[in-house]
Amino acid sequence: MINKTSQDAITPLLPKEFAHTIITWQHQHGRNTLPWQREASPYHVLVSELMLQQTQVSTVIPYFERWIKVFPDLATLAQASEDQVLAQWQGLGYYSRARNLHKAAGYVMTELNGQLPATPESLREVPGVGPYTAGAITAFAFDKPAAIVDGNVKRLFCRYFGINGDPNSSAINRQIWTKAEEYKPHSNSRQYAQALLDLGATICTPRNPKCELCPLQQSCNALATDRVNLLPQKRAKRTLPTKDGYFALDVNANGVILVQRSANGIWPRLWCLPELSELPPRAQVHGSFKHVFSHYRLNATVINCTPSHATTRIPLEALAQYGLPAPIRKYIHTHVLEN
DNA sequence: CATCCGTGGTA
DNA sequence: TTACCAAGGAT
Repeated sequence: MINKTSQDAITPLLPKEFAHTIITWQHQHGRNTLPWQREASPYHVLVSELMLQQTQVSTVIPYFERWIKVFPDLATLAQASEDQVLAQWQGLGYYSRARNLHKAAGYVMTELNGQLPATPESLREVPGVGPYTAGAITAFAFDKPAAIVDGNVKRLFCRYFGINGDPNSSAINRQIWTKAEEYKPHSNSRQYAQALLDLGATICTPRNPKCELCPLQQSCNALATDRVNLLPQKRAKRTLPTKDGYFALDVNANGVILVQRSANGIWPRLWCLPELSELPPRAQVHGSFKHVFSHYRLNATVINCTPSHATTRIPLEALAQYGLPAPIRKYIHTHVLEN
């Protein structure tokens, strides 16, 4: 007789049992009314998956709804301008995703006759589609078997199989992908993939996981060995460096001067207040703001001045049509428009 | 393989 | 306030 409290007694379910268990759970407790599930077309799935990279569902939903209205299909997106694309993406972050999605539309239209491929290998050729997204599109758009490993699956599998070690290391990462391949079912691929993500997002959460509600609680290694809070292994925390930034503000009745940033660095190709390399002497400070990126903090000072290479003055009413970085847009709204 | 790339929510 | 982190990918 199996003693579930003994550390070496826990055996994971076989793949077929595992899939059946979480698919049954998903049917009752999973998320089944997300906007990109209404019509799980390849295009809708592509858009949603690119938007969802490192971004929470609740944040993506309004962006997805607007995006589909403005760019209802691949052909429309492929014909849009980069500025139109960035204007729709503004505020969502990780802006290379927007340009990748734009490139993807052009690639599929010109190279693939407008049809997204249905295998992870072919999908990997699409700009912005990596190992996770290739599997996700295969499962969600085509309901075909594919391994998916994202943050949810890493956490779920590390706990369920009791995997020690840094999940970001190549060795552990390979181990998790191998499990994902081994456990993917031959049918119900879409619902299985959704079940994995739903379990990770709503039950097997990073903090305060709801193990008492988990359909896998009887065979979870971490739960049986009281290591739910120890797995997956946390990565070493890093303190973010702080950088100073100086931005030029030149606003009058005709609008505000903005420049389009380069394709490299932060906020690529977005429209921004001209950035100064240093604080000019006798600068007239208009205001300041702080902003936190994923890899550094920005202490920004806004200077009243006319930039030497002034380019484009944009009417304030037209700002919505340009892609602006979130903190720049906020600053203009709170410190310029309200005066 | 490590770093770069946003933003907002939450404890 | 601080720190963590989310349907990762490109280089």
